[in-house]
Amino acid sequence: MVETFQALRNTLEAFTPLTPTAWMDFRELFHPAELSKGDYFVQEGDRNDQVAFILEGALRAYYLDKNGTFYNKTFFVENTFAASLASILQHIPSYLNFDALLDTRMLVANYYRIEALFPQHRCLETGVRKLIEYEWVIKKEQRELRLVLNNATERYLYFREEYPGLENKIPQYHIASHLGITPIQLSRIRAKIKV
Amino acid sequence: MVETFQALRNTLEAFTPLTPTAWMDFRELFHPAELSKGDYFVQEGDRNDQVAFILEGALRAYYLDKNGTFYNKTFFVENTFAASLASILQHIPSYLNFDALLDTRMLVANYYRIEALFPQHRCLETGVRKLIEYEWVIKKEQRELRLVLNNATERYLYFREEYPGLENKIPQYHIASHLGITPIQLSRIRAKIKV
DNA sequence: TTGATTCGTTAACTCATGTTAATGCTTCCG
DNA sequence: CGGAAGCATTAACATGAGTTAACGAATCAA
Repeated sequence: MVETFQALRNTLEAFTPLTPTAWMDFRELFHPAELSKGDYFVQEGDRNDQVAFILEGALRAYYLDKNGTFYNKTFFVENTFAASLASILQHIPSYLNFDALLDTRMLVANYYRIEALFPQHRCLETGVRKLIEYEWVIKKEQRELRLVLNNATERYLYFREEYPGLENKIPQYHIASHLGITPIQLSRIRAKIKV
Repeated sequence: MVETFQALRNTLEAFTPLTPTAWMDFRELFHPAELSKGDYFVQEGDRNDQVAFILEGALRAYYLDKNGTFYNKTFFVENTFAASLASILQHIPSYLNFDALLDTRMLVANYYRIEALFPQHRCLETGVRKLIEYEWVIKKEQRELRLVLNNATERYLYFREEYPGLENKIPQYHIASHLGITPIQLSRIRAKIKV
């Protein structure tokens, strides 16, 4: 169990070192949870203030439009945090769905209880803020640029770098949706690259 | 001059009402400034902590890649705020350029001086936070969805709703860049729609 | 006024992508 | 075992979009 929490600690401390007491208080907020493939973590319209640190498996955040077409906005893999952050920070229902792409083990905590530790533990606020800025703000900007400036082939190659190994664990159509193309076109791109 | 500041007040109070003293303190931070067409407001690599409220004219924020191609990320028109917000909030140099698309009159203030008023004026913090969440977070999410889910024609039609009148004031190639297509393709789309 | 520049449009061609449909390969379940 | 469902691939066709080049209108400066 110790090494379970170690991954969580390493991920956060990649942004800033934590004092021993900050880490202990932080760690106390998390408890193990599991999702089977297909289970929801957050459903559209929900207020789910949980933050999940993924130990094993993967989640996706997807948007569903009126026609029933879905768009896989983000994948969450091992050693990353999944949360409906826009919903949590703005105190509004989530417009995204989150579900498990694979059987998933994770550590979950309530975001507001984490936030409540900030006054006592400056390092925690710094670490969490930096993590959010990096994972959420900066990555989102970069993604917008890729969507406009890169073609589908380049976006696919980037996907393979961003989520190594994930390609072989989930259906191709989930990847195509993330890239903004049809599964047919992704299949053509893959055929072309293999040559 | 009174009515000059009135537009600023109306824009912020659209998010939350301000107390008279909050408004007075806030207003004191702003001073008039002008840019001629083509002038820079922020250049890549700069740390510019200014927030500009646009009274007349328009700015753009654009990204320049290694090949010299530019991407017009955002247009800022009358009665909106322009700032290199990611840069300001993260205390890092801007990776975007901001320049004037038209001769522009605006009111500018230092963001940190605005932030410094938050402890004394809760309403100000609320208003500014809501404004940022709406203009920056929510709109950005919506833009990502449009880039993936809508084709260029739909994005063009949306552009005309989002920035009414701007189409006739700036070169078409700026619009094409914002839509992620070439000016030639935009011209074809325009020709098709006019039928 | 003249010449140069900038910009929008159009044409012709190529390549990328969507759509529809067929095929084959799994996997799962009865 | 056999059938059904889900999925990736491929083909054929239509549409979207990039590239290059030519043209013409508007603007600007000499």
